[in-house]
Amino acid sequence: MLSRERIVEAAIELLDTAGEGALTVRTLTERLSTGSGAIYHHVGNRNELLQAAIDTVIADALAAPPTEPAAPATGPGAAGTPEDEIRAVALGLFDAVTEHPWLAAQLAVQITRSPWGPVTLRVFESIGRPMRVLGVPQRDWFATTSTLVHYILGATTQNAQNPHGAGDGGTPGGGAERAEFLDAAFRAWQDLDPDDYPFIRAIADQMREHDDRRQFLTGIDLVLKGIITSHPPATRSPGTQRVT
Amino acid sequence: MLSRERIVEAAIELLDTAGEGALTVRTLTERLSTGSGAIYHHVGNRNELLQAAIDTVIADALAAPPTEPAAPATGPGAAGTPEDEIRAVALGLFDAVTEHPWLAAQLAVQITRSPWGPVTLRVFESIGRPMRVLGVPQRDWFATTSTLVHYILGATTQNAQNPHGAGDGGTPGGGAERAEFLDAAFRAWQDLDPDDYPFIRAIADQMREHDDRRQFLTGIDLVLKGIITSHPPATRSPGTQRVT
DNA sequence: CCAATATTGGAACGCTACTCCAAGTCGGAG
DNA sequence: CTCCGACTTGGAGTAGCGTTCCAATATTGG
Repeated sequence: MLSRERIVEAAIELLDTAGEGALTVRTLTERLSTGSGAIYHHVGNRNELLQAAIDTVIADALAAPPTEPAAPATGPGAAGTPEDEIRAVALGLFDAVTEHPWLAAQLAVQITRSPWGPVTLRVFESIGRPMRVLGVPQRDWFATTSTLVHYILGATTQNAQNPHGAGDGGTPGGGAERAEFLDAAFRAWQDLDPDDYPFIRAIADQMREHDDRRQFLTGIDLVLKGIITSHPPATRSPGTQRVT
Repeated sequence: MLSRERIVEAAIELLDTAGEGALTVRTLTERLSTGSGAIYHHVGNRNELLQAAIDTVIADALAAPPTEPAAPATGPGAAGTPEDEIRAVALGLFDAVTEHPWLAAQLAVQITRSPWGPVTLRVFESIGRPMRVLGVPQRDWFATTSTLVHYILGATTQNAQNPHGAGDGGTPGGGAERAEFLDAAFRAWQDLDPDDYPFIRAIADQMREHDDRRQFLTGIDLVLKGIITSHPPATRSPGTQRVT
């Protein structure tokens, strides 16, 4: 028996194993040993299928603990400080994109197509919830959450394709590929025109000891710092408080 | 005489007037009154053409003043404080995406495909240059600039498709479409399940008086605040200064 | 048991990016 | 001026894509 769920599941599997361009109706019919008509009876559209796949993966990522934890939390997303919870949600998304590389591009496209679709809504809610207990006045909830979400989505979609170091404590052999990638980037940056790209050349060496995941967390902390500094917990909505 | 430049130019025009899906080889041959072979002789690839179009638009946006200014600057990008210069670059990108709506999706896709392609490089350089005079120690240039760039690209790609208020002082009629869009979003948010989306519902009313461009600037200032707070200008690289 | 409905598989359609090639154009050498 | 090699052009052709349509088959309710 075919069902929408089974089709979406097969689509995710296909995307994970064979990459972005492998999700065609024909390969799906072969994988599920059926015809195109059957698939279109349940799904209606290739884009709809993609959106369903994205939504499924994102929902899973937001529901599960960020990294399979050695520390058993007292409940789903029950971290201590609101900052920790925000970091957890962000890392959940980051790791989801790392695990499903196709997600980066598809996520980006879907977001531009419908910026307030289910995906953005979910992320917004997950980030905004801890924002309420950060001491930010309600009037600024939208602005601060929006900034954080924009950063998170921008960073995750951009960091996806890079080879990462072996994250799950696996063989350090993956680090070699990673080092190769970083070295290639480093050399390319050094060969740039010094007049056009002085800054890039000045920081090219920092490229080599660069860890995407750590950088991602550093960025989160930077934005959080800005939010907290602009809205200190003691502040009780003092008239017109400018961010600058 | 056909040339790569002419083809890229025609492609941009086509994308601007007819949208994302209108850029086909066929429409290009008709527009340029030639054959497909001629085009492929100069461009080689549809993706290459798209990348060239993106790079052209981005380069123009970064070279020109952010908004056609009433205040003649003393030179290209010669704003006062480094913060102002960063804001100017960011606004230039934002306005470019607003002017070329197709840019949002294509930019996002290209960035995920090659995260350190010419586009990211250009933006990185333009943002990083003023970063050097912000008082951030060189060791943290990469991290801070990276955060800012991620936010900027994330925010611009996400804000693009929304109808904006008439930006160029045109008829306020565009504002009606905008208000309609905001009202629709507001109503959709209010109909959400209060148990699943309490935060979204709590800030739904802020959606109505929301200005994408102002929000974008607020986000920039928030990130800048975090950067400056974490790296106060007086600080002279005091040992191991953590961002947290 | 049968009729109405839901589901299935696959043939067919229009569209796409891209390849290939014969014809045309151009520019410098003799 | 002529001729030849290289560059350029336009279009026919190919393979693959998403999607539609429909006859055949299962499933369900009366």
